[in-house]
Amino acid sequence: MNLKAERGAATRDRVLTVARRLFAEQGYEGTSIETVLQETGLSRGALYHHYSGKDALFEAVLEQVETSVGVRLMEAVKGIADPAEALVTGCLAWVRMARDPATRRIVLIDAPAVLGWERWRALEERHAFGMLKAALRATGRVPKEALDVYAHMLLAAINESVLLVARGNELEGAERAVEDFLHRLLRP
Amino acid sequence: MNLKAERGAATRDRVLTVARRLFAEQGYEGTSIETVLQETGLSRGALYHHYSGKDALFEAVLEQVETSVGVRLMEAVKGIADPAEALVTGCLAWVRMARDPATRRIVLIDAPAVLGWERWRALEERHAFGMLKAALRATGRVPKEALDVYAHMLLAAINESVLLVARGNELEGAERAVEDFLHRLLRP
DNA sequence: CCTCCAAACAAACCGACTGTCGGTCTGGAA
DNA sequence: TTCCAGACCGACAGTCGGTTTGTTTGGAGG
Repeated sequence: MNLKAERGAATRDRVLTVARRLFAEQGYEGTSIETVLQETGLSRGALYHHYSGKDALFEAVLEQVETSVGVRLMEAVKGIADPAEALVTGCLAWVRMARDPATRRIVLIDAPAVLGWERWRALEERHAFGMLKAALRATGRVPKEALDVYAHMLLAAINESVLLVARGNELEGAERAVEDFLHRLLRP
Repeated sequence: MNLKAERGAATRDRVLTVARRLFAEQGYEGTSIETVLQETGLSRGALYHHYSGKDALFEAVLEQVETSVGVRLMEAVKGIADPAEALVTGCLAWVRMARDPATRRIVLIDAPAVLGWERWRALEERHAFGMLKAALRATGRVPKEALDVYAHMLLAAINESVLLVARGNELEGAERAVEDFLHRLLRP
């Protein structure tokens, strides 16, 4: 049962790669399953055998993107002892990562609308948001009953600055603003 | 040319009311033009005569909601002299307003995905975001070159807290968090 | 080696949906 | 009275997401 499993995995991977590109370029609504089929050379039945629907396919793509972001984020902060510094470094790393239009469009724009806020948050909790919350807790600068709200607001603010950068504003300005924003919030 | 113009305006209004309810209840994707036609009793041709497409209809609905929010926001802060206090009061008013699920779904969840970030921002600039930026400028607590980024991040953070409240967390906690968040940011 | 099941894929098909197009009706200007 | 533009109609084309039915094939069990 090896050849078959591998073939299946390879197919899923092919679909994921194509779908990721299309979702990034044209958004969720703008990409049709039809196009995914054309570009992968797959049949309808094959695709629906692996993914139960368009939204499930999107979720799989999102999961892949978030995982990749998480890995790179861990690399960026590893070795930093001071929690506050790690938090700032991590946030700035995310800002730089999200210059990739694919990440922006999929993670920040379409995900909440496609999955609904609940499912979106549940997924985020397992990835970037979970890491942010842990980092914020480690700084000890925020009362623990407000930790959740703070983490949410902070991530939202940072994500917004990412989208702002994408609009054309220069990256450095936004980076400085994010840093300043964080410092203001984390002052004792 | 009065009766005709009035009839047209009345029709647009009827469509807008129905569409607003449907978009709020089922989201953009979950709402079909078909249903709008059924519930308004209008014909396809008539609707497409007034609105060029589904997204244009959504934009019109969004415009209406934002305008209504803007008006109520102005009322909430009128008579408050201190800029910082007006800012806080306005933000809290918005938090309370956005308890309405229709507002949340349309303005915060679907709008960016449907219109795209650019068109969404342009529209927001003419409404709540414009007001927030002006209020923030008036406080004089933020260097003017960082004003735009700050305003964006701030609004995003507040909007996020609104969605958090909607998830079930009690309102008062979020209100306190927003207030605290603002005070931390606006400290000299 | 043969049998047989389940995973992988194919293709016809379905209902629902969006947007278009030619055409009708009518208020009101000329 | 004529005539046009705006309001409205409804059939239709094309697309899309998803289902169903059928075919191939790897590999586990006898």
